[in-house]
Amino acid sequence: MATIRDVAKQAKVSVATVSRVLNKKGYVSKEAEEAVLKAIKMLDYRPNSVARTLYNKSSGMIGLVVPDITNPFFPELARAVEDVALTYGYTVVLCNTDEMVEKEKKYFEALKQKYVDGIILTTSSLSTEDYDRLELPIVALDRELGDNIPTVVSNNRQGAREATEHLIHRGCRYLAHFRGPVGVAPADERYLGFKEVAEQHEIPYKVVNADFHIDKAESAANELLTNTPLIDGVFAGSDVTAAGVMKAAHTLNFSIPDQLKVIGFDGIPLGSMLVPPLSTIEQSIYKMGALSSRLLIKQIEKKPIDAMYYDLPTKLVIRGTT
Amino acid sequence: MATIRDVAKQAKVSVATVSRVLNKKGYVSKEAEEAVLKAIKMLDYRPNSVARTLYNKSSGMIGLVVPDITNPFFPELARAVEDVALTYGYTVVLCNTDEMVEKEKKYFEALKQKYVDGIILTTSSLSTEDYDRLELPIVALDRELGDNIPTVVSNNRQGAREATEHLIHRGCRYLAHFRGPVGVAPADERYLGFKEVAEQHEIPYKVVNADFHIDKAESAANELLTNTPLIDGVFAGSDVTAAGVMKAAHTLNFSIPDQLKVIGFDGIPLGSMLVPPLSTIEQSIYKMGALSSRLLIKQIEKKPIDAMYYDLPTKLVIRGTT
DNA sequence: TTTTTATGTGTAACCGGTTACACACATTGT
DNA sequence: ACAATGTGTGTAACCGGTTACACATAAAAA
Repeated sequence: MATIRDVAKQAKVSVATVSRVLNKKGYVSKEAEEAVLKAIKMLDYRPNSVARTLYNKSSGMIGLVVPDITNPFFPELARAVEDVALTYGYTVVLCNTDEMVEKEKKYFEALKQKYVDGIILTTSSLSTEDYDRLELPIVALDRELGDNIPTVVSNNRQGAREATEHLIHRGCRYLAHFRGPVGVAPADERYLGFKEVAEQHEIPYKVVNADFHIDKAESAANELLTNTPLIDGVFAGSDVTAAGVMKAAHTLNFSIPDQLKVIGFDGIPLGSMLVPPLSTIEQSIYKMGALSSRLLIKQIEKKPIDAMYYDLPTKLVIRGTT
Repeated sequence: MATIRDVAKQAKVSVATVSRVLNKKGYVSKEAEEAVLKAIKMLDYRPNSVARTLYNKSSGMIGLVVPDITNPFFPELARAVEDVALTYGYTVVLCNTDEMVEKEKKYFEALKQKYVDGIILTTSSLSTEDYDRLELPIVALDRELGDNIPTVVSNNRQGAREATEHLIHRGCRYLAHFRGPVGVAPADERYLGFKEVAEQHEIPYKVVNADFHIDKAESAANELLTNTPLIDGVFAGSDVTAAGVMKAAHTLNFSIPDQLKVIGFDGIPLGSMLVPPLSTIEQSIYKMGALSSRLLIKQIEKKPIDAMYYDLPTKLVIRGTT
């Protein structure tokens, strides 16, 4: 691998001149530039980005921290982040934390030492100060980490309201909500939106915890639907949860949507693959990821960002289950 | 951020001694070691991994190149790769290529310049020489890149045979195969396995291309099932493809499994969420990813590897669609 | 006693870039 | 004619580690 010194020698100029040509910075004469370009081509020279990183303290990498890429909500997010990163010349380091404090800390350590330029976070096991102490550009995606950290979320509360309204409009008179993990903001918001609307319409309801997990949702639904067969409408906290509910309904011989209506949340591809296809509150997942990535890069490049808080609208998608 | 020179000064030793303590290499007296350790703690010093990388030409990163993380086969693979990488102290750079030569080349360039220690490839748009020319440890995962590159695949041919046998045992007398993209080895292998068994049993069959894509599968199935309603068994090239076929069957009012039996391939979580749950040929996806990661790291660390070709068995999982 | 060998430490070069600074020369302004 | 400014280039320090090599001392071997 040729170095900048090889190029300088070959072009009969100094390394400074080569560097100036490479970075289009400072004065370089036409002749010198041509000689350098020729030498570069001749030696098939490519600047070593590690050496650059060392001096510039900037690696052109961004960290993407997710709880678990296996959760079908995250691949699309990751894809969006990566697509945008690529067009701006950044690469993405993937970190699965399983929401474990230890792993998250370990990754932060590693990322910082590698001079990553910024981090997109979809987890929040650490405290706000921990994030501040990192002294790195950060974007909070699908989580809220504090006022001084740019944030991209869906309007979970409003989406949940729409879902619940929809069930009621469709004639449901006894609702259930299979909520996500307590303490995880989007799950809490969806719960609150559901509660608001149900109470406003004076509709009786049950709430059970399903942790956004299909098996948990299925067993919880089995139990709930057996004990409370009057339930005729379910707002699942996520599409995966909804799939679990539908499985249970199927084994209990509840017909969907006649006897039981189900609506999910997320809008992941899974929903449209189910039979009947799942009605859901669609989040603009790709858009969230792309926006976060752009926000992070703007921060990194010290460009102004328009807002600190992006609250993307959700969309009611009516399919077969309602 | 403290540097090694700060530590040296604080501990009243030379940088060489500090480095020796850090790397547990060479002779260091008890007293010196203690002084260094104390200084490190005092200054909260962490060695800069970029500087290390520059000298050692090794970054502790591995590249994971996938066509599209959004394809439900890959998240689990990525997760496995990352889990193993983490335990060995490596980080993973995620690269989506969409099977596009240009992107793949661009990434290789970038990865090499960042001194990644190796690459796991699940794509193969480039030629064998291109990979050789990289001069980097490589593992081929779910693809075959050449004899001198360690390879981890499922036994696709055998799995396809089992799937087809299973359909026939279940009484199917007119089969269809919705194959994946031509030229992609796993898809070709599955097709060949299917063909072998169908012909051996003298069962008539149709083959259509579905590119592992749900919408393509659905429209192809719509057409095929309308024109050839005698078909009573479908071997889909992937679970996603199977989901498409099932959707089409549903709209055409083919009852599954009575009128039409369907079996997929992959064993992704989606399968068990469908109604009826999808019979499939399960690959050990996580195991494949973990094994690849371990193989790559062994190569990187110049440890011997047991075999160049790992052919993992598949497993017939009988669920509701057959 | 003298020579080896093991132990311990520091200096400075090196990895491969970037850039501050010094310097030379050509224009332009007054 | 002389200063001020613009253009072009090279040397060497710097980013923050690692390590070859030189050197010193102590213990073991001859």
